[in-house]
Amino acid sequence: MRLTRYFLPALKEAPADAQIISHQLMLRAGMIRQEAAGIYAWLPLGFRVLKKVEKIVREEMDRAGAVELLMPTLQLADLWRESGRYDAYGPEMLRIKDRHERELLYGPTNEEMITEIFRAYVKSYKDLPLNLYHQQWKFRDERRPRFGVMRGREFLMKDAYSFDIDEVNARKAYNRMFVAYLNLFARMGLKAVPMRADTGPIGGDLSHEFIVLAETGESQVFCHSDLVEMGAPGPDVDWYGDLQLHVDKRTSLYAATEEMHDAAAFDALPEEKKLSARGIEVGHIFYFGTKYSAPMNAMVTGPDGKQVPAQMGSYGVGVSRLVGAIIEASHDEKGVIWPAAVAPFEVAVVSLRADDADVTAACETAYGQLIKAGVDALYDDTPERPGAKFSTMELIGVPELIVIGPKGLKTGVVELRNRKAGTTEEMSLEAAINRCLAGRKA
RNA sequence: CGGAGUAUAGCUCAGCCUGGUAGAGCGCUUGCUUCGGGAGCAAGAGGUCGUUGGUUCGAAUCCAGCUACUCCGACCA
Repeated sequence: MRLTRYFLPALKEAPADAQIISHQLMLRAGMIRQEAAGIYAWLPLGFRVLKKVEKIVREEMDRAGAVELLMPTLQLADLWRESGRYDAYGPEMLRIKDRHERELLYGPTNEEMITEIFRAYVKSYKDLPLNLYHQQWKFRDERRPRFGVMRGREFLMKDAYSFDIDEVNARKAYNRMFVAYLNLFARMGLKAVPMRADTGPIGGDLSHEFIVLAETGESQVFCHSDLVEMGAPGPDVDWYGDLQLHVDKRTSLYAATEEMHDAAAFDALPEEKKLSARGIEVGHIFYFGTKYSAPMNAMVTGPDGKQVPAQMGSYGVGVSRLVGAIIEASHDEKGVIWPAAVAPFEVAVVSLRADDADVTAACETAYGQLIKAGVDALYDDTPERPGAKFSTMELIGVPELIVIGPKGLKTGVVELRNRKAGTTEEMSLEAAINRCLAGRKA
């Protein structure tokens, strides 16, 4: 993308409304624009990041055996009356009437609808296990939206729903999502720690929140510090075999949010392993058995010929929230430091003198080769001054810069700058291009 | 939903207390000079001061209603 043809309304000053760093940086970098309280337009740069997060979520869900579909944003109130939640949900639910006075709602979640779809088609245990998911905009009329996309009213969420014949298999489905989440957040450069969450009326141990540690986190969390650096199992696990060890490895160490905190258990940890910090919830997985399948009559026939309500779980990821969470976890005083996997652009070619023919020729070479290789490259071909360009590139957090100016070209070198490391290296144009291409595969 | 605020140029804000017909910086346009860390000079464009009503000879300024937004708290992917 040539910057002269792009739409990047970056701001020098942060609008006064923004309180936390991710909100400020998203506004300053021209990623989002607030259209109403808790409702944002995603400008081109922000949209690129959102799409990359969405893509990683999709790839990891697919890998774990979930199947993508797309359910509508609007739902019929009658569907929610089947589960009893139409009256139970309260004013957070946005209720709408169409021209025929039919009651609709803008979906805050999709348990009812997915159960309705499931029951319409699936009748036998032979069709299980099944995990259906989508990534769709939700609306919850929060009393007090804040923190930009971290706590918006309209938000993009990945929600998956598992269906199994019994609890044993439901636990396996839960474990698949547990492991998929570890991989998914790790790919985005996040250290997300699974923590015991409230299981509500079902009870048991099958609900976890995935928490990213960040100073500006919304809630206080407590955990064994080993969990933070434990890493992810990776894609090569035996998805339909035994994942329990991966889950046990993490759930055996203490980790809880404030609501679930057990001070005595935490105090029992070795002093140097006690970690008390702020956290951002980026995912939540939940087993809820027959809470929806029973009242909504989503029955499957087992091998014994008996009909039982499906055992269900749901698995959410705050996709739009993740964009903010990643920034909270990765920034400095100059701007965002994107992990490469979610960076809006992987490399930027920065022309220091747009009116210099040699500089332009070198830039075109670099940009052309990067684009040809499928790299998301940005070419700053504007006539701005170098200082302004560097500031903008640092603000929007491009991981690698190839800086090309007349002085360097005279001695046959360009600069390769790494945003995260803060390093600048001089090398030939070809070497810089190759480094960017090579760094990608790693 | 309780409490507290804010609303003036694209952004950050001043002006309001003590009414007299709107300003600064940044950004934007044009020109010249600049050009390796958010340049300098010059000339410009841009605002029915959130909205409705009231007081007044006169309202950005005082009063009331409404709307939107923000902050603190309680609640949430």
